[in-house]
Amino acid sequence: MTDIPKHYDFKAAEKKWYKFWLDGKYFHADAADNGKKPYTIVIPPPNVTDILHVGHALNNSLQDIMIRFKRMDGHEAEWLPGVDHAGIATQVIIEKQLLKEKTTRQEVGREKFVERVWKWKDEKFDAIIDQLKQIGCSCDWERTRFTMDEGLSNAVKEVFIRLFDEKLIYKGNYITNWCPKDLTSLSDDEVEHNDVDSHLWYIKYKIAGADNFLTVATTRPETMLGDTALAVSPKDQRYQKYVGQTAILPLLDREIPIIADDYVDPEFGTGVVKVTPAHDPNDFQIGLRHDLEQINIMNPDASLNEAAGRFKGLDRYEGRKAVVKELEKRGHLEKIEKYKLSVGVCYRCGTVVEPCLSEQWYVRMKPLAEPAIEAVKTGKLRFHPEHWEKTYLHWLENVRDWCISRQLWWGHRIPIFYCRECSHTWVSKNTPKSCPECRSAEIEQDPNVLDTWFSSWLWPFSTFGWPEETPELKKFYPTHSLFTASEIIYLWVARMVMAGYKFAGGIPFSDVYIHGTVRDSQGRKMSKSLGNGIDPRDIIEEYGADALRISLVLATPEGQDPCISVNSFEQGRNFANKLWNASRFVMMNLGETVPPEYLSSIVDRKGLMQTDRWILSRLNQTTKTLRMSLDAFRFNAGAKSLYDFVWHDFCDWYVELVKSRLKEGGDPADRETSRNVSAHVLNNVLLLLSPYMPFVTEEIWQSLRIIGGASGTASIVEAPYPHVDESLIDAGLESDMERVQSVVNAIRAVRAEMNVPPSKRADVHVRVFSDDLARDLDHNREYLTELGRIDKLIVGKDIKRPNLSASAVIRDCEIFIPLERLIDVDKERQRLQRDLEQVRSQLDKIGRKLGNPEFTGKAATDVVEREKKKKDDFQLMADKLNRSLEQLIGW
RNA sequence: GGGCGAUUAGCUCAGUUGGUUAGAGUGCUUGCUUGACAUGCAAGAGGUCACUGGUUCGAUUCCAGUAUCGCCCA
Repeated sequence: MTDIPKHYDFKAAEKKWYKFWLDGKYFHADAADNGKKPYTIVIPPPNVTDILHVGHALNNSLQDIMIRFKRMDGHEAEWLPGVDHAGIATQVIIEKQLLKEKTTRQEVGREKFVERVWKWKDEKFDAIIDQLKQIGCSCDWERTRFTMDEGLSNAVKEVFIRLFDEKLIYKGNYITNWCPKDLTSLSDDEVEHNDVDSHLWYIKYKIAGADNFLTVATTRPETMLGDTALAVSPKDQRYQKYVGQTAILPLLDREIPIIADDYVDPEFGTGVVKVTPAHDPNDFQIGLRHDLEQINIMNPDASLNEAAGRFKGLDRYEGRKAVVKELEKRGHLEKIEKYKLSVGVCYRCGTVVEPCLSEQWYVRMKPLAEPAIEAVKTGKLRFHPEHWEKTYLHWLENVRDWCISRQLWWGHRIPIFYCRECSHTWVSKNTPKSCPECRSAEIEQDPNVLDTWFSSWLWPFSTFGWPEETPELKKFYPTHSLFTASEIIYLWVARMVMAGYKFAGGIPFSDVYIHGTVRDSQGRKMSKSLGNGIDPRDIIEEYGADALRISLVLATPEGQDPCISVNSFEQGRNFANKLWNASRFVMMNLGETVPPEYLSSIVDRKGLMQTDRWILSRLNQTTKTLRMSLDAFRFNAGAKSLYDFVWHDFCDWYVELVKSRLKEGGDPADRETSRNVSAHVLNNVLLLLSPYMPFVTEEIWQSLRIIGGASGTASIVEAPYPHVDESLIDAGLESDMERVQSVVNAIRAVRAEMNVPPSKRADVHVRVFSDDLARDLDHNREYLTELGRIDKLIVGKDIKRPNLSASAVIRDCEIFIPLERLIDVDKERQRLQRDLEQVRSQLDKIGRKLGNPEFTGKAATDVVEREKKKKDDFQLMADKLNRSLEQLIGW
């Protein structure tokens, strides 16, 4: 057994056990009814745009913890993996590649372009799957899906057709967010808003047939070329006389009406606004109300078109300069003010979005939103942390129609067909040969594709074969929990809930866990442009997958953003190594084989020592905390309780305490007991920890399993998760043990401060104030002797202070360490005085409290009693410290 | 402009029904080849719990306001 290496070799273990798990098909869930309750998670499919970053590592670690826990806890656990085609983002990447090759997608052609994107997809898809495996994810790989799979594409078409038939999908000519770089429309949710420093231009419009002007303030002077009205507030007394008149549009000399509309804010600028219905969503609405002309002045790439007259051909920003210059020249520019405004940019390429008029497909959202709102209000759908439901509800209650068409080539093509002969428009799942109305073969499919989210919102059921009624769908839908980040609550989560109700007969999941965004050590978001990202592959290479997982979870506070640096992962690596070495110790002492029941149960409860009962109590308390934490999605709290138990209870104390009992020549029965208990605790620790750190726990567990006769399940992956044995939890015992620990701590502190070298054993005299402490210390005599480096330990109620000894007073006892010539009287005095001051300040505080009749009268009696007891304890400590100080004078 | 969240040790954070001598990890200082582990052990320094009020016998904890920072929406 001494051949167990001192350091855990994570590289070998990870490779070995992942293969073992795959070979054993441990991650594949059975769709047939096998009596086990299902527990399902569908992965938020990562974008095929790129390999996974550390945020994905966190997201997937959390899912894996949950699914492994449920699997061990007796569920048929299904974690369905997959990848998203990410329409715009992926197309942008390939277009950038083409640009480098000095060509464009238009030149290459649709078919070749799409082929090329598929090639990219294949490469990244494999890399992503491989990364998930490296992280240790226990996904059901046989059910891996891609959003553009045949099955999922079929679901997309089915949904489009159903919505179209129900008139929930319509085509309309509206103001849409247009990205002039990607040449596509964007949904409102794909536009990000940035504050920028800009200007307000004040432009004078001459009143027709008069000599005076109206001045409007605008943030976009170039759009004046498309103005078709001026508007004022109907409540604004200043301008009522102009309503009904017309103004002359500068530069173009077009006559435009002056109208009154409630939208206008009299406080903004001059109170007069220009109206450009084809280039602003609000102006568009005003235009509809007043039946205004819509003049589109831009080409799709945001250059000015013929409607811009002599400015034709200029880019929108060059156009702005030219327009402003011309206005100034002609005396139409009153002034320019500095102004902060928020501009919309494309979430994929960062280009300023141009709102402009175009014909697009929309989904009516209001009817779909109702059940999704109800789901949260009735508690069928829960968010963790809870407060995210506010964000979710706010969006759904103000939901707007969803623009689903994109002018892209990468994605699901809209299943709409047009007849060139008779203009018939129809929807079809298959590609038709001729028009169903006029039989003409002159037909074409809508060239556009659907928004990526139009496939992702079906993910929880399309992945299981919907619309077919498959056994998988029957068993695994609805799923149970969804793990994601807050920024896609609208884009994805809310829409999945809508789709679930609309198409799959109900809610897609009952719990949504929202985790934070991984940031760097300075709190900045990780991004490529900043170069502050952490590649999970580097971490796995240097620290191991378990270290990556546990470190991330330990660093992720509930409901907040974790801040991570590369050395955050040392904590996890060190913890894995600590566990490794504790196991090494236990196994070295177990011998070649032990009875199997050694691991799973305590064979002889009667033979248990106090320390045994203590560690078993702590173990069960930890199990309880952990189970509660996992049930409540409190992964961080669960990890911490385990970490503390393993390191501080088990390693720092129990392992140290048990050493003397394991030595040759002691009581053989007690030796058996201590071996039994340490093996049992270790086995349970491995099981409890396995969801968090699957590799190292499997590695150790397998060795332990062999020692225990190789019975039970073949892998820790499906070993039963430990249950709490309430009968072993004993709070009184735990506090007794804490008292013994505090005696050891006090002895160590005195020794350290008096510079007694660890190699030198010293006598220790303990004057106890109570019989039960005397009893506990006596029971633990051997351990105290070891842990405190004690030569002779004397415990009693009437111990006298030995001459020339250092001392310390803690609650319930007084400790003396005779040091003869070693003692430094000044140092000792300083120490005692410092302790005394601390005790006195506590005493003051409690004294004031108890002296207050309001407190003693109103506070609960047990609180008052506790304070009184505390006061007595501190008083006793103060007296002892004073005595010690007095005695010092004689030295 | 509206909403949500944060502010506790140098740094990152715990602290879930108001009463703890306010904790952990990391960093720092000191001492240790302690029979599992130096990826370790032991001891120590370090905090007016952002600020101002309120409720209360008692507030890091509850309430209101202020400041700073972050996120989302318009």
